[in-house]
Amino acid sequence: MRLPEKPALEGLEAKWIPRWEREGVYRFDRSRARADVYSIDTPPPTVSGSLHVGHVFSYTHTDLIARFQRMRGKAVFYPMGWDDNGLPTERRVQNYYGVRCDPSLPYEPGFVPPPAPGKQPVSISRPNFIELCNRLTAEDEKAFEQLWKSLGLSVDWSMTYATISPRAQRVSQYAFLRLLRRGLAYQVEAPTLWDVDFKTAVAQAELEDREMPGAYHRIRFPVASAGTSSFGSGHVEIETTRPELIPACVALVAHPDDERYRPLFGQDVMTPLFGVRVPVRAHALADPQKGSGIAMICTFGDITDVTWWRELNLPVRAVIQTDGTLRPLLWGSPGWESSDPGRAQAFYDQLARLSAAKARARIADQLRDAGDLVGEPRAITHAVKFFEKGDRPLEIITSRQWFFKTIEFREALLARGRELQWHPPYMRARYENWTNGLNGDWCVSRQRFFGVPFPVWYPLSNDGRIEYGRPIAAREDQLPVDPSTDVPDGYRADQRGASGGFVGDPDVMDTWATSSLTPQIACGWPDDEALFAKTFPMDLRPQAHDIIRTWLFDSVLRAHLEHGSLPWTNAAISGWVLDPDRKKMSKSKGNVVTPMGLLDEHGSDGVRYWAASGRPGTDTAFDTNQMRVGRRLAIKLLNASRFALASATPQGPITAAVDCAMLRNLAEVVDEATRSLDAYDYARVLQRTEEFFWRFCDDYLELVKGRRYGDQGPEGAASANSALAAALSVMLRLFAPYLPFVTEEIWSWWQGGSVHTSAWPTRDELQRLVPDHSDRQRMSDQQTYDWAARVLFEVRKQRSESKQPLRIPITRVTIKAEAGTLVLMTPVERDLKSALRVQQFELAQGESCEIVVAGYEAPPAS
RNA sequence: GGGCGGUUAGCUCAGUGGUAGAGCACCGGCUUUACACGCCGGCUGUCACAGGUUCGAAUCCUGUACCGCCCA
Repeated sequence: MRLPEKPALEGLEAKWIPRWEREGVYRFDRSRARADVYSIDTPPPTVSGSLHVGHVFSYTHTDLIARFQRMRGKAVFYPMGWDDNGLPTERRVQNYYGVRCDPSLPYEPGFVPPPAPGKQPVSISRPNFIELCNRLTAEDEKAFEQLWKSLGLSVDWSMTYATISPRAQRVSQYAFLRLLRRGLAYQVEAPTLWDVDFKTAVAQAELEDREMPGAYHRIRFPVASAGTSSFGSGHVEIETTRPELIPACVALVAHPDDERYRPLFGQDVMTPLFGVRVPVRAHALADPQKGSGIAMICTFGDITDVTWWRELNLPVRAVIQTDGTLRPLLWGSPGWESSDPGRAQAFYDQLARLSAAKARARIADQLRDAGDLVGEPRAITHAVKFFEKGDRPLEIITSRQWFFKTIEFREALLARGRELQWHPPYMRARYENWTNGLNGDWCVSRQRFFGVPFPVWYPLSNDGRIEYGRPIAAREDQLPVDPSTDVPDGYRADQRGASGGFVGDPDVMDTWATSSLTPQIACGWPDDEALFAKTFPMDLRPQAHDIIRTWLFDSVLRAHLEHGSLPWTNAAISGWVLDPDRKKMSKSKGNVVTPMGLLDEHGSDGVRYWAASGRPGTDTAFDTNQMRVGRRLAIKLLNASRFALASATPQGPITAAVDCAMLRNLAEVVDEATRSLDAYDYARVLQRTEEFFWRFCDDYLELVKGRRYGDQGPEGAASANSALAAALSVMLRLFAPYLPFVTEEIWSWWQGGSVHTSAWPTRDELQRLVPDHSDRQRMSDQQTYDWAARVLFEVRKQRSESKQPLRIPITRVTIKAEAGTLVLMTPVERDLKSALRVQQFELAQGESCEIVVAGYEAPPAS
């Protein structure tokens, strides 16, 4: 045994990380049976962002479980992935290199980006752009891996995957083609949520509401039906926040029971300015309380418009184009009939090519001038739908998009949610909320560049039309394909874009369409059947609660559709890290702390200690103080271990009452720890283990100090030494998942192998060391221990109150107690004398219990 | 508007019906051969509020307020 003179935490990370790697401590053993495997679907972090303290927090939680399962004898399948697919990478590459992707440009071999981004972005081809994406993500991934290793994640780094890698693309395309074949993936021209800046479709899952200022415009629509109308003044007033969509108006709508508007149902009105004849319809979604109770339906102003349009079979009259401006129109042409096309054109020409916001202001003036605006616009604040990464309100634009069928599986997906074990259980409500609130299938196509392309082409008819109805799917053995450069079977490259030839599908998939397959990607589907059989369905999906509606839901959907099962049996949902003002830490708020500095300052074990104190699902305050506490715990472990091991011999039977009691108490801790970790309650285990350890140091170590140095003979020392060694071994293993560096360091002083592959402690291994298991003996040992602790406390307190230095011996302590208590003194009297520097205990029988320090030795004259 | 979670010491949090807890902070004392990155001791509470159930409620029930999140 080699004990360091002055043990320290510094340098432990640098010492152990390479050694674990070299010795393959965290390597997955794929020869083991399925029952012995524990597989984890680690969240692939977005490499283009930066890792922040929230990542450190939640990934630590996963590592705690991984390490526990490994010590319980499981072959832990714990790969890391990188999510480099999608918009965040595109944006980072644009900013980092000062470039812009223009898919119409040809590939430029050997392109070198400008050394620093210029004022104007350089336009480059899609392949050049993707090269830059790959180059930058490769660098990011190295930095991420370094951080994860510093934190001590017990990941098997030989299994790392990336969501844009050829393999992930292959899996993603393969899964897509299988859904396509079964009719579960389909494309259709339909109203789609659209971000006008990114110029891409987005999914319901990517929406967020933002409170925005707006204004209700009260607008007059003349009733058109001549003669039959008995409606008051001959016109009806609606209220809208989007008057610029009046040219897109296809109907007015009111609630069927609304007496005010009932006479109008079935009649027509004329739109102001444009003179378009539109019907007044009834629909239950019209809210009589909102505005004037009658609304205009435009194609499309919001999601409700889409519902009305669909259910009332209304025509499409779209004016917003993909860049968010109003498109030029010829009034009087088919679909744009007007009672006065010239007048309509004159108004509209002032609106065309304006953004929606500018057109709104312009049309308000036009309405006012024309006398169709009633009063002035009334300012309000209302919820507006945004793409979560977007800067301007979403529009709804009709376009051709790919969808995955979702809605018809709602009940089955709810059942999957009940089948899944949630930690904490109440998080299931989030999933059910979301699933019940779905209002359409999942739109999976995106008009972006750095993503997984759809593996399909379309024939071009002889007159040059794209035949969307006859997609040409890639062969499975070709995957992954890029239809913009690869050529489908039966065609030549020079037929691309030519009449009678073909074109590739220009879109890429939603990143979640790939990320929802991380279990399949990580577990080797469909190529490595043996691995897949051993790891899927996986045991654990750890993730944060904000992506239950996306990552978790989508993954459940994909596994349900493809495998008819859950992707995993447990979902552990971690909370967020809050700053001291209880706000979520985020980059935009400028309150993010970089993790590497934290690890350096407080030590990886210290940071992990803080993270581990956050219970599953619970938001946790960022607290460097807790990191310091963790660091102190690690130092205490070093020192206490050094003491426990400093005089390891003699060893022998454990006979002393306090030794037995201490080991039995530790056995209880082990039992509880195992139960709690099985239930994913890692925070409680740390708390209990720490509590035990601290009392062990304060009371037990002090009590046995003299005895283990031999002041009660070799048998007493042997009992103490053996108990110390056993307790230390067990405590190190209990702490190992939490404090992997310091526990490994101490383990290496006296044990072979890694503590992280040692066996999780059991009650039995401790109880075997205690000779007598009778209840009587157990109770008597425990009472003895409790009594000793009480005497320690009372005497220390009196010494402290009389401000006596510890080096001054106490001459006499008088103890008055009942006879049953006094007998407890016998087995611990000599331990106490030594620990407290008491020369004599004077025992007397009495009813109440009193422990009194009667005197101190005179301090030596100085 | 619907749902979920929270509200306990100055701070961060444990505590599932039986005398209110821990750590940090604060105050006092102590260099004790494991540890001054330490040790010993002390102080600190209307358990958000109002009702109810119970012999007994921080804990169970009902309602209210506030904070956070999810959804509409």
